Amino acid sequence: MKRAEKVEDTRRKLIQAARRAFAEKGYAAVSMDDITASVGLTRGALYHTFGDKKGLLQAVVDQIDTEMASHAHAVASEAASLWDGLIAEGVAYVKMALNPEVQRIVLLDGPAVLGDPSQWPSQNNCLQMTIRTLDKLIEEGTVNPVNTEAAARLLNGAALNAALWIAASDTPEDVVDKAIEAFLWMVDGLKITKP
Amino acid sequence: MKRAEKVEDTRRKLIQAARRAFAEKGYAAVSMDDITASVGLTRGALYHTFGDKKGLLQAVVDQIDTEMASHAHAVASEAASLWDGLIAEGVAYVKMALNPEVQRIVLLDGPAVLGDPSQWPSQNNCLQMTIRTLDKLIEEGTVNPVNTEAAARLLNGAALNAALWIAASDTPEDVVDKAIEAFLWMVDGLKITKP
DNA sequence: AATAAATACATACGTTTCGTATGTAAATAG
DNA sequence: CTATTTACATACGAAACGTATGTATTTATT
Repeated sequence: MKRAEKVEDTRRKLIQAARRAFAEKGYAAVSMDDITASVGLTRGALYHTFGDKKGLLQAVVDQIDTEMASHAHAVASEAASLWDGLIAEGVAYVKMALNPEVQRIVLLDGPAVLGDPSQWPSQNNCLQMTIRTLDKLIEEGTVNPVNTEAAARLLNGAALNAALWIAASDTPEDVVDKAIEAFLWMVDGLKITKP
Repeated sequence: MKRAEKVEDTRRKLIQAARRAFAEKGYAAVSMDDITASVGLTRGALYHTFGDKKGLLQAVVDQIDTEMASHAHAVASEAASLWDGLIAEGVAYVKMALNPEVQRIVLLDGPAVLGDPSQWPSQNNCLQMTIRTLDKLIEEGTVNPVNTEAAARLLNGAALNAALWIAASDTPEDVVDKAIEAFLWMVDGLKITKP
């Protein structure tokens, strides 16, 4: 195994172990020793690769968040129209909150430890995508001429809060449907002509 | 000073000091020694009164949450109609979320440390009030028969994200207007469609 | 090819901070 | 007036974080 591969391997193993541990116990309750020991390393490797504990969480969050953005993009691009894509994206985002990893790491510990999620690289991509979609929808006359950045941020916020609600619920499956229904009504408010 | 008064005084001082420290540095970065020392006490008082560090955060969160509910109630009750009250409440919520104390303590550290916000003793009286308002609006035929808890959570989420956006902005005043306009459009989606 | 330098970790250490266990003075109860 | 409870302070032990240092293995240089 070449050096670069070995380094990448170490990185992968640590992120994977951390991802599991953070999801299960929460960021604060996990020690670096536990993580490194579980993959046959020591804290030396961790501090060398990620700088500090926050750096490790950042790496884990980036990975999950990128997966989420990728999935949302895939879902949106399969939709029949721009409008359907916007909705599908929001719905997909809400549904992803059913994943315990997403709940604990991205929605709870992430914001508390790393700060405002809208400043995260992948979240920004998601927001930019929503903004561009809204711009096009206004151009084609589907949506009212509202400030698109504002609307995009509110939509993302609504979806995020729905996700948090689901994450905290005892019966996530039931809650998802209610959240999606309400989300659809609110998105509908942006539309020019109501059905 | 009587005994009961002195106890209450200790409690007040500790909560106040913790509130300031948590808001400024974040829950994890604040030590119990700092808090107690700043008001001339030791950790003994803290553990005796609040049990542990989480208990102290819980007390602080309860206090802030109660204040928020009180303020939101006052604002909503001044509105001319239920519908206007709902909107005024949303706007008030945005403004309250501009408060760094609210952002850091109630919205970030609170959920991460104390878990499911909907199971907090006081959680979100604000939310409960929004739910009741929506129930009444559906009853009077102003709003579509949507699940009110879902709608309330999405509205609050949208308002919160708007607040975070505004707080991070260089020109908050400009951004407020855009955010409120987009918020109004989205709330409008809940309204009964008129043929 | 030999040596210098950088890399990728491991190991050891000091510091901080939490929670608990114990001590104590003052207030209240009996 | 004594006994007990309360409301703290003090002392102690245990994690866990970050840093400083050590070391073997690559990579670069001449």
